[in-house]
Amino acid sequence: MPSPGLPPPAAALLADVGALRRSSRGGVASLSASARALHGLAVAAGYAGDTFVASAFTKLYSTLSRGDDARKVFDAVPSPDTVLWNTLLAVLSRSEAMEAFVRMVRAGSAQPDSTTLSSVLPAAAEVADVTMGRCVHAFGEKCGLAQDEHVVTALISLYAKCGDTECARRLFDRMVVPDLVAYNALISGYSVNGMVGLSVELFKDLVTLGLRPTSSTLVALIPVHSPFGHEQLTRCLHAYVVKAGFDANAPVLTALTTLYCRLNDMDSARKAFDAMPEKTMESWNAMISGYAQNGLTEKAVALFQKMQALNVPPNPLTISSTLSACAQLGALSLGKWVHKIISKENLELNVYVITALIDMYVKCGSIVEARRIFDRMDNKNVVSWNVMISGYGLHGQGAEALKLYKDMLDANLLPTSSTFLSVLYACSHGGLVEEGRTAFRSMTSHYGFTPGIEHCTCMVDLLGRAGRLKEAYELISEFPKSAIGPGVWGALLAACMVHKDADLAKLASQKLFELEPENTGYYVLLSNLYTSKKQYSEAAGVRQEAKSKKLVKTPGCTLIEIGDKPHVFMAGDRAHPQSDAIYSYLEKLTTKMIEAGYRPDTEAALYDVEEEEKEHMVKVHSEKLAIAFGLLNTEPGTEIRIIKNLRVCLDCHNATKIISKVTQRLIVVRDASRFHHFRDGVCSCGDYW
DNA sequence: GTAGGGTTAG
Repeated sequence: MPSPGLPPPAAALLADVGALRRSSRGGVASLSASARALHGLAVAAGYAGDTFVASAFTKLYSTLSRGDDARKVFDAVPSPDTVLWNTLLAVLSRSEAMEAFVRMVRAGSAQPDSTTLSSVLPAAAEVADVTMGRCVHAFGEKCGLAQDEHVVTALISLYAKCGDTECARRLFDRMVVPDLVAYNALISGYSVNGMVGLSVELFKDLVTLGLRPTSSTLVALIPVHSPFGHEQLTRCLHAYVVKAGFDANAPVLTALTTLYCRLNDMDSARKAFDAMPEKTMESWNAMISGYAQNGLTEKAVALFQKMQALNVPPNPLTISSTLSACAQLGALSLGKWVHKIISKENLELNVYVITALIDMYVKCGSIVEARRIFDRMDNKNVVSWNVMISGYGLHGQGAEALKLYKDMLDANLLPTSSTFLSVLYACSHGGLVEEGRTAFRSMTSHYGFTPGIEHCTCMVDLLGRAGRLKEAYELISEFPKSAIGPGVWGALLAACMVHKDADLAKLASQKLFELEPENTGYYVLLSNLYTSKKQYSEAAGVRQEAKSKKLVKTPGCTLIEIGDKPHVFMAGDRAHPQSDAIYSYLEKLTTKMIEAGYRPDTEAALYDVEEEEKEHMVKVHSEKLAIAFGLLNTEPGTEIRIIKNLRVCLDCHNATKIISKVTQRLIVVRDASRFHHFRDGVCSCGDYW
């Protein structure tokens, strides 16, 4: 209810805001226009500085996923009161809320109350900042607010989330009569820490006491944070959910959807999702991000399209997840479409969304567009920098990556271990050996990180590519034991293959066959190496061994988009309607290519171990088909973009270089590990991939 | 006009 002292127009305004908010349940972004109009009226009527009106609008904008607008409303109030501060704190996330709390205490004009602490503590809990949490706890003790039921519950949750379940339990046991919410907090605390037995026990206590579990109780019980090893419990819980009549409850089914996604059981996840008659924003987001994180990118995009078709407006989180799917898919036209939706729906461009956009443009081949967005971004965080640095690495622009890394340090940002991975990767793919060594050293000695598997793999790759095989081999012995595995030996083997060192290759393979007997790739590499050294019987032996293990090679395929339509080609594919035209064009093209100096390289055929040799001579790799199709169906001068699921082979790499020359086209190829930009007979990777 | 427990992101 509006406050009694407020003049009638303001009271009416607050009523309108309330009505708008109630109608917006589920986060209806299209309502933000009405919200803005109403807010405009309020400002025009002179209420911009009124704490009651500001509080209502702050909350309204937050409901509409417009954190930026909510903050602006707050900033327009010269002397915010306690309630307005509290509203802001509830809107802000994580570190922002904690910073704002510090500002509030420093400003001293409005006294924090129990509501204030109940808003700040969850923020500290979310980032598991136990130090900050303890400070707030001490502050509460000093002000006599620490006995408040809401505050105690928030503290229970905080300590539990920070891993101190014993402290949480002590607080719980000290409560005179813990209510349902306090139970829920501790149940969730145990669950988050994987102490599923204790959380189930507490749940039983609660039922015995005659408290009625709510959807929040069940959500707390669902072990989304430690799903593995709890498949049995998951089934029991699901059965209980049905029995207790929560089988259409959105929060509960959303949590189950999430849990199944984490268990990689996508069919069950989808069933839980479909069982919700009324889906919330969270339900859609859980399913879409679940698909995206499990690599089911087409399904993620399809679900987003369904959401669009049903006129359910997305929020920033939906967009981030969908963009992540587009990035993995490499589908630029889809990514651009999502980009347009952001403007159409007038969604908040928060740091997640912009970073996801940059990542999408990078992975869909538009490094220039990615950089444009990055430069215009004024709220960059470490992840934004990491994404851009790794983008340059992916596109083989090592020097640019290093320059950006330096800018990042100059901007006083602390690099994370992902930053170093991006830098090392960029050095490796750019042939920057000394720079890579320096970065690796500073990572451990200056920044105190323990190198992970990925970092070590990158270093072996870096030295190995540069032909410093012995150094690479010696470096392995300096790595932490936890990092020495198939990744590191695989990198060494690949380098041995490039530089044709059969002895070291044999050593690396031996390790690999022990570590990963199921992986075909290593057999392929070794066999290929023997062949290139004309050690045919050794090569045959390795291939025989691979065959006897019935190892299956992932079939290669290439995607190309013409207009908005994707076309996928497999090796030797004749399924495409334009197949005849493609093959005859390819024949003509090959003649021209040979005139320009192209020599077909059949060594590449030996990659396909499990196939009959003669088949390879006939088969055409999928990237050649896709390029020919692209050339046939686009105007001269248009650039061609293709995406291959495996790494591009040597022959196709050579062929593409020549094609870019004889046709005068820019050809951008995304393979399994990086981008190649072919222009006028030269590839951006410098034949160094 | 505000708050404690739960699900979603780069």
